[in-house]
Amino acid sequence: MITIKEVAELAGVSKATVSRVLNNSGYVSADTRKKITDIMEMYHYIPSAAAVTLSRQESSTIGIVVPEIGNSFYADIVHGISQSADELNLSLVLFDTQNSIKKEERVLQLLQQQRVKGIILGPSTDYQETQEGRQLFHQLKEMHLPIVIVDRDFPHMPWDAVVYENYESSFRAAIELKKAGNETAGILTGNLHLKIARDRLEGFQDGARECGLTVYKEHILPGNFTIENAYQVSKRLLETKELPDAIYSCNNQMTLGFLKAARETEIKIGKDIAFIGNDRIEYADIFGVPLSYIYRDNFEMGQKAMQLLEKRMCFPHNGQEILRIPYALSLNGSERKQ
Amino acid sequence: MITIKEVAELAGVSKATVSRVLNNSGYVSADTRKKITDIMEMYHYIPSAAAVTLSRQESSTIGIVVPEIGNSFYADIVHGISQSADELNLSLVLFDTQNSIKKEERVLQLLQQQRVKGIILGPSTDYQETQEGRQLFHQLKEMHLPIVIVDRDFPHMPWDAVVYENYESSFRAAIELKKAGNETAGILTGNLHLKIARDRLEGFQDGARECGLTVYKEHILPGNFTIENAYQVSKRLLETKELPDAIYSCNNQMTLGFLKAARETEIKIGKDIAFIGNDRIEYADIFGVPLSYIYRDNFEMGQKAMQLLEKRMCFPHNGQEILRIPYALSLNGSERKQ
DNA sequence: TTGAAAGCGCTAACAT
DNA sequence: ATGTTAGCGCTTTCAA
Repeated sequence: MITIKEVAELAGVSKATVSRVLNNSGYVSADTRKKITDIMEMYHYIPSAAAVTLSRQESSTIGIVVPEIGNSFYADIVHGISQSADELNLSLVLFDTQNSIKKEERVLQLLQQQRVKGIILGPSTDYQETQEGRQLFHQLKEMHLPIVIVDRDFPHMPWDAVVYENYESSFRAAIELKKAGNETAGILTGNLHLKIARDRLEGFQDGARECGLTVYKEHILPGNFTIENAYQVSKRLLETKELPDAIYSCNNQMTLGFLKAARETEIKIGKDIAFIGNDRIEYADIFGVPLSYIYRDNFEMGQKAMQLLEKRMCFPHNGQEILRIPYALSLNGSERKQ
Repeated sequence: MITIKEVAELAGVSKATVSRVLNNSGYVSADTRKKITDIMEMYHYIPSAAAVTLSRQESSTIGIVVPEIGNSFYADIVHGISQSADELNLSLVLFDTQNSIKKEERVLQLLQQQRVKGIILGPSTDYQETQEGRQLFHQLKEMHLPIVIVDRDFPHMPWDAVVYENYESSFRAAIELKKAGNETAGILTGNLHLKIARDRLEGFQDGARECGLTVYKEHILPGNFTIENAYQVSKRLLETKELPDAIYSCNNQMTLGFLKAARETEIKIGKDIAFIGNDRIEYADIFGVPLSYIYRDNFEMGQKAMQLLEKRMCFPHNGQEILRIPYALSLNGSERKQ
């Protein structure tokens, strides 16, 4: 692999001149420029990013950290990030922490070694909740790097973030359920160690209170954002026959778990029980399940996160910014047919 | 950010010694080692990857290139790659080419700048098929880098690769369909510009020939691996009422398109028409669709790709290796109920 | 408009 | 067991 030095020699100029045409900075005559670019072409010269980084003392890559890239939620976010990063000419270093806070710690270390310009981070947990988490929190704060958090929003979080309107959308879900003629409702909650899950629960409860929808305690089902868990708790509920009129599921995965339980117990959504799900259920119209859902655009979340990070990298000290992505509603089965 | 030089000064030793403890190479007395590690801790010393790369003349990151990370197929592959990379202490630079061969070219350029140790590449197309593709092919060959191709296997491909047993599994699909009592069958093909799609078609046809399953030309549906396309062609077929006894769908996305069409036309799978799908249909048991499918493990594909790359990075000149991931069969609806 | 030279943070060969 | 030194490939200041 040819270096700048050799290009310079071949072109009969100094490294400085070659560097100038590389970055087109400073003055270079048209002649020498041509001579140099010709040589570069001919010998397939490709500058070393490491050398540039070292010399400039800053890189043009940013770090992405997600709990599980195999989860379509994060895959979509990364997709959005990737697209925006491409427009900004930034490279992405990707790490999957496998939902382990230990890995999260290691990974942040690696990111510092890379001297990334900034980080987009999907924490595996709210840092308040555990000892390890609090430790990580401090480690993170001392990195003095632009950081954007996605889909987490815990108390006293000092970083920029992009989150959904969790409270508002869940509030709305309750209202819609009532409006559709339901008197009682249950909720499949997310992991309540996460503020985003608590927000959805509270939003739903407040909405229910507001409009007179009844939510019995035993219909508040403890979930953790996984299919399997939602399946279990839903099944148990559906088998009791002490059903609420309606169910609100806090995310996509859990909706799937609920659907499975519903099918197995032969309870029909939109007939025996009204339903509102969350996130996008891509397959709803394919399989013909009459679903209502609150739509959240993960791709957009990724794009916005990248744009927010870019902004922060340009203006480091401008106050925290928390971006809330609006939700959309698709109503189709929030009322029971008699 | 503190540097090795400063660590050395603070510890009262030379940079070389610090470097030794960093890489624990050579001899360092327990005392000085302790002194140095203490300083490192105290001042949060973190070595610069760029400097190491430059000095060692080799990096410890590898490049991942996929056509669309938002597609769960690739997300799962990247997940597998990520896990294996983690075990091998390699970092990942990720690029999404958005199915554009132009971007693919640019991205490979960037990867060269990064001086990555190797590349795992999911090409957006078979390079034989277009002018741009052939150009890229040559560009790629001149990179003289360990490269592993995933899920592509075009003629005269010189690189290591990991692919599914496309021909064999499709052959088997035909046999099973016949065995289940079907006389005629159709096939939703993938994009026939891709050899993997042609392999599936040929495997299916050969299998059909072998066992006496009839495949009429008009039941060979031109697909392109997308939901929408499969939906269109399936719908057209299902509306003619000149149905084959069975359908074989070449991949996950297309199965979904077919299911949508089947639902809309009220044609029941496993009753009006037998069916075998491909890849994993995660939601089959959730939605209760009686699906048979050929199971392919994308996560494993990713893992294997990473391991293969690692091997090639250690033994650069050992002859090409093409790894074939075996398939599994889940039979459940390959026969029509009368 | 161009060149010389120092420096970015590290490694590694060679001395001691 | 430790230090000296010469790079690695680039950028950037200063001088010409």
